[in-house]
Amino acid sequence: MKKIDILKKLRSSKLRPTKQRVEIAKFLFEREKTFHFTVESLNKLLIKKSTSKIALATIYNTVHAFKTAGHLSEVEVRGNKTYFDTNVSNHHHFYDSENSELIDIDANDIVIQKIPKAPNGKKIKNVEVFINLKN
Amino acid sequence: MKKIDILKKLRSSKLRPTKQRVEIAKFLFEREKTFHFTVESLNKLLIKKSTSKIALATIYNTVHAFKTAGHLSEVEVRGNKTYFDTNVSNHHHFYDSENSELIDIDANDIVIQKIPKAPNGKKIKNVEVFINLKN
DNA sequence: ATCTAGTTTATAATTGTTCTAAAGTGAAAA
DNA sequence: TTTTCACTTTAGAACAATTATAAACTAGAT
Repeated sequence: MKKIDILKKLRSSKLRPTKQRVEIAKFLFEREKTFHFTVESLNKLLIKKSTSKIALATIYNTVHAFKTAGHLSEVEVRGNKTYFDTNVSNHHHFYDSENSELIDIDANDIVIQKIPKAPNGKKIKNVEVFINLKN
Repeated sequence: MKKIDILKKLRSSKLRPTKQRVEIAKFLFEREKTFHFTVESLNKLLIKKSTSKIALATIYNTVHAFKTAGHLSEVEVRGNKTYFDTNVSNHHHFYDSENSELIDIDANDIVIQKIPKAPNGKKIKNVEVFINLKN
């Protein structure tokens, strides 16, 4: 992903490309594989990577703006922390509770044959499959 | 469910049948349908039901003991609160984010045709399907 | 009835997240 | 350019969910 795309992501998230935001965006989106993180883990990684510490509040704000703009998705994980995913396409997850690790599963790798209809006046927004792992 | 079963649930959870625990257990398990709750909602309902307030810490302790003993299951829901379910059989959920309501789906009502194999040395513990609803 | 380990309770501590308000900054206008 | 101002960053406060603490209490064995 090139720098111009980073700026596009920021602009489409209604975020001015400040130093901090560009740094966060590059860290999140300039990678080959999808990236799963919590705000806490992202903060630690950013501290390790660059010398200048970015305020936690800035990370929360930026991550939420990306999420609202559809550049990040939130993953359902048991527990109190919120997990995010740079893969925003429709897909599923393995969850390895041993080391709290999420692994993407391509939407095509799970086929659901039978599904119940939505209750009274509701519609199905999306279906998420979560495969818990053990050793 | 009879009182004897309540005592059994407490005993199998390694909990002495104190007044508070019996009250919580009866509230949770003496019902026809499965019950979904957070500790906060359970606390409010218990306050409404009985005159004597049970300390939050006691509710947390008791709920966790039941969960550890397998009498309650924890449900994955986005967000910061922890949801519990009196249905401990293998099953799935609808989630209506409009009113934060969980609805059980019987395991037989969802059939998965194709599923990926677990990664490197891991095994599949269980599969949870989550169907998000909209209006 | 007495004793003791287990329990309840109010409150403090901790953790994850959001809010606030003051100081700082990008970029449009002059 | 320089000025200007709405948008940003930041540290710290506030908040919410959960867990820990320690003193008072209690179930159940003796």
